[in-house]
Amino acid sequence: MTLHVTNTLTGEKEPFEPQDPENVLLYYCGLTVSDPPHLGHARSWVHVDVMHRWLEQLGYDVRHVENFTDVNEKIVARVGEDDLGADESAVAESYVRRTIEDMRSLNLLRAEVYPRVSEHVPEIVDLVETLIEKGYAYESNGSVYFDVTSFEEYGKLSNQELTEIESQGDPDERSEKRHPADFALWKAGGVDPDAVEEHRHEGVDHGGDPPEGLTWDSPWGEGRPGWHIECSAMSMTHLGETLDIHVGGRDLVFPHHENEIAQSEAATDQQFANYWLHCELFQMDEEKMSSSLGNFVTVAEAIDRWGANVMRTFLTAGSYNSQQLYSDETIAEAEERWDQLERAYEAAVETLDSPAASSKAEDQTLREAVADAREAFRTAMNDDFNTREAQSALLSVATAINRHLEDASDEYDYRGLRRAVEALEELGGVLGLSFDGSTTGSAELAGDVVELVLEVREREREAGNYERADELRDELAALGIEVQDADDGPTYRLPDGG
RNA sequence: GCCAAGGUGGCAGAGUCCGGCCGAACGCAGCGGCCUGCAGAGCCGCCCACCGCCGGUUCAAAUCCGGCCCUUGGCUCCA
Repeated sequence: MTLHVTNTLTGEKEPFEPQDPENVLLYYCGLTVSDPPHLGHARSWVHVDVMHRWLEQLGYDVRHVENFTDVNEKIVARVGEDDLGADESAVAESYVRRTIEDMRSLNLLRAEVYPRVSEHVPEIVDLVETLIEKGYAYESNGSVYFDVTSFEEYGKLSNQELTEIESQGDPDERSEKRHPADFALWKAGGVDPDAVEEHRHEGVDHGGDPPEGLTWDSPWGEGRPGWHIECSAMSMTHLGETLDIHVGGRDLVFPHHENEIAQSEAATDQQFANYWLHCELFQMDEEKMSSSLGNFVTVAEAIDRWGANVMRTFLTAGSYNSQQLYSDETIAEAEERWDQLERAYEAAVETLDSPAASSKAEDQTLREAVADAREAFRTAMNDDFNTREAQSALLSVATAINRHLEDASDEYDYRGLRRAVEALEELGGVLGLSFDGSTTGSAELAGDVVELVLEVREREREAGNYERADELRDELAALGIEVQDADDGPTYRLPDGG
């Protein structure tokens, strides 16, 4: 089976065919850098990353672009907070830096480009001019609006008729518009002080008047780009007029993505994106996770607490396009699955490193299980990136390894185990899981110390002082160090997070 | 109100596009056994699902059609 994806544009699962059989143009609607990224963002990132990795696995060259929106009232609202920066662009850059650090700590592949709105104003102005020239946009009081009635297919992504689309919004702004659903391509003047005020954190003293934000000269006077136009301008600049895949959060379907389609296709007369993929959102106990609600766990906190592998296991525990429950229990389950993978991996590697592994035994059951798992993984990923099924294939490799180690006594199937380990590394790698990254300097030292304690404990055990031995084990457990006794001596695992 | 996506075991979550292999995957929790000084891990086995409700199509439906109920997201900044 070849790769199939669910396309929001058609509402159907379709075979994936890029324009160029060797390249995939992938654009992801990135974030507005006005707050630290939270796990909701991470969920989308990880799924986009897995798509990227799988497409590469299928042999495509992936040209992957993710934007940063660095022009926004919310960013201006942070000016003067802590040490974020003295103006809009400084605040934005400081969040961009943090965001990229978070992405790296989540083991995300780098995008080819991370364009910023502030660096693309000339392209945005050009695009707006084109739209005016072609009769799709009009100027009003120094602002420019897209005329939704001029674009016949408006509403095709979100499946709405124009007559159904209500517009609330600022009444002043509305009076400048011909149709209530018209949206701003260019906004006259500087930042909106009310909007800045609205997004300020409570209890933070910014002192004095709201700071100025960035503005640019344009044919319509001083102003700033509208929200939607940036993605069109940036994706066209870096990837051309027609994208293969455009990914974003489900909450962006309307109006953002709808507007992107309208302005892009009106300007180029070309299809803007062939496949629209939308990541579903976390479902909290009561509410979704959102910056504006403040009920988020930041990516940095999550990594600190659980580590990248557990997080990635958790974030891929559901399909990208179905909602996922966020709770302590669901994270704990993901942690358990990751632990199982890691334990099996380590047990296999340890066996491979031991002299016993030189035996020539063959375990067909093991080998078949690994081959089946690879096939199942491939089928799962090709079926609209079904990461949960893919995890299940991975777990079946772990089970096969454990079974073999259990059954084989000393006659290990060296090549079979080798293949199993490779499968875990390769397939796990597609999900961005990493089996070898946990030995930082401090972890190594910690390991030496733990081994010392275990030696002491072994002597206690040999002397029959089990009470003392159990105490030591419990104390290590309290530090998050898991000790397991076996025939050939104890093994241990340090807590995740490194 | 309108648009969209969902409702599957105690939990979580695949399967629904292309009806039968689904007597429903994987994981967690629970139960029994092996192993073990004990514990954990691991292995083997088991328990728990008439797949939201009602009706229809069919030899056959979790999967198709119709109606209803409920949940979530969007319609306003949002991954």
